[in-house]
Amino acid sequence: MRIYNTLSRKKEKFIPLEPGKVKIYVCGPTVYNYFHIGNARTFIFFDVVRSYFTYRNYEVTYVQNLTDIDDHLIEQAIKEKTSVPEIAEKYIAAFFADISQLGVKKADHYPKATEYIGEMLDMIEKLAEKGLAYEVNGDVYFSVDSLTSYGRLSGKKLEELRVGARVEENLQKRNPADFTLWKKAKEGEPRWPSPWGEGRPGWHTECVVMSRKLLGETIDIHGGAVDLIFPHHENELAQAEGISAKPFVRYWMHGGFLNIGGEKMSKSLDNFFLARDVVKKFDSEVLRIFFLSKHYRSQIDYNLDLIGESEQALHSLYMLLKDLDYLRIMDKRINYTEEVLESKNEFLAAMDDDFNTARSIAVLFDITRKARQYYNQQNPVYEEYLHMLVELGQVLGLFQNLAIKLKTDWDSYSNDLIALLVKYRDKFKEEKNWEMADQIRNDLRSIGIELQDTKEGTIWKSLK
RNA sequence: GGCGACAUCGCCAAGUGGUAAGGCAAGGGUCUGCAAAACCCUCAUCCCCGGUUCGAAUCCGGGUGUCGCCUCCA
Repeated sequence: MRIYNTLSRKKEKFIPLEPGKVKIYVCGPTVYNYFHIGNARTFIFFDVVRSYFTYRNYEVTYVQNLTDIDDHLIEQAIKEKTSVPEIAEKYIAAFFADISQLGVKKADHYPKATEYIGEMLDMIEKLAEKGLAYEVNGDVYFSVDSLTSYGRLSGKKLEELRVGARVEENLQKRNPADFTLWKKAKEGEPRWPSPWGEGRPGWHTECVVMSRKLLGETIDIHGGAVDLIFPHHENELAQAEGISAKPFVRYWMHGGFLNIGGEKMSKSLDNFFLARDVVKKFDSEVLRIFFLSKHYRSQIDYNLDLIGESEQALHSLYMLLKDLDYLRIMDKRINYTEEVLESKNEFLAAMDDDFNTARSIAVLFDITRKARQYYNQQNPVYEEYLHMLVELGQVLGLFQNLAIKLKTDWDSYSNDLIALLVKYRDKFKEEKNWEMADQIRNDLRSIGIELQDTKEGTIWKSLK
């Protein structure tokens, strides 16, 4: 397997720290709001990463954090006239509900920032002891000048950051690029005691602490979208390197944005659609096809017409499974022949190459065509292809709850069908075609449905 | 201003030196009383200019255009 590593800007051979095991940490949501469909793209992609490693027989430990204390939560609590913990609780529940709707499987751990305050303080103290952090008026900052390697993940040079047009003005900081490790509490804000007075942790500390605690000092993959490279991941790396000589992350993976109208979708630009709303309009698997049809590091434009195309594409996959009656052979044990395994190998090759899902989906469609051809030729190899299609599709998170989806739910039609017959009978009655009207009533009775003409119209009862 | 990414059929999108995957749409056909659905078939030389090479969408240089990061943000 090869994975593009943001740190080296190259695809690198994937070698896990421990053979057969993969430790993945993906930055999760700050729970002050519902997440949008752009966030969902990242969650879905890493769901596939995890799923693929599992398929390749790796033992995966997947951690995603929940940031439940920061400025946004405090603001939102004021806006909603409630407390920070209640905001956190509300949007954590919403987060889980939404990822479930998206068909994203749960991570192994969801550490919350507020549960690791003690560990964060320990780390900040260690950084201070090493001269990498300093306190001013109850705030503690990380001193970027103390670390020569600062900027290597994002490819930034400190001098450039200094002259950059948009560096925040803060006279307390020795260097404007210094970032907050501990923030002094203002009146009425949530607070924890610390050696520097009451306050709360800065954002970048939690991920280092929780990652090290749950996965160890060195993890295999740390993920997120590109906007996290700087400053968030750069700052995480700085702290981790300040604390330990061991490498923090072996492979940094960053996904591209979901754009809208050619522009990045973001909460601050107010041009976003909430995932929970989008998933009401489109099946979660349609969204998967839509996202995975393009490489994860590319930008994707959110466009309803394009999602409609994905809907068509997914539909054709399901039509194949229905037409060729996959349900009938679902439980059949299959020994794949060489030819079918070749398709699998193509799929694996695509995924092994930095998770090229666009290519792996193309393999799915190739399989579809072959299955159909063999079926038309009445060659039983089609059964193998069908099984392979489902097996590989499920690695991408497609074909969830297949048995239910493929089964025709006649119950849901019965009311409508009887209503339809009643309507036709009414039409005949209107035309005084009593023969046809009576025949409908008699035929229905013969299959156990009795029509009764009342003042309110025709009702029906089951005789069974 | 600094740094980076991208530009492939009508649309979306793979392909990183050996002669252009796949999806959607479109056209033709099969089926049908007519349709719909489904199925089969067809459909690109890769933004521009120059260079390297036996050979480039793929490498190098120069344009043009789009986007991102440098600020909280997946």
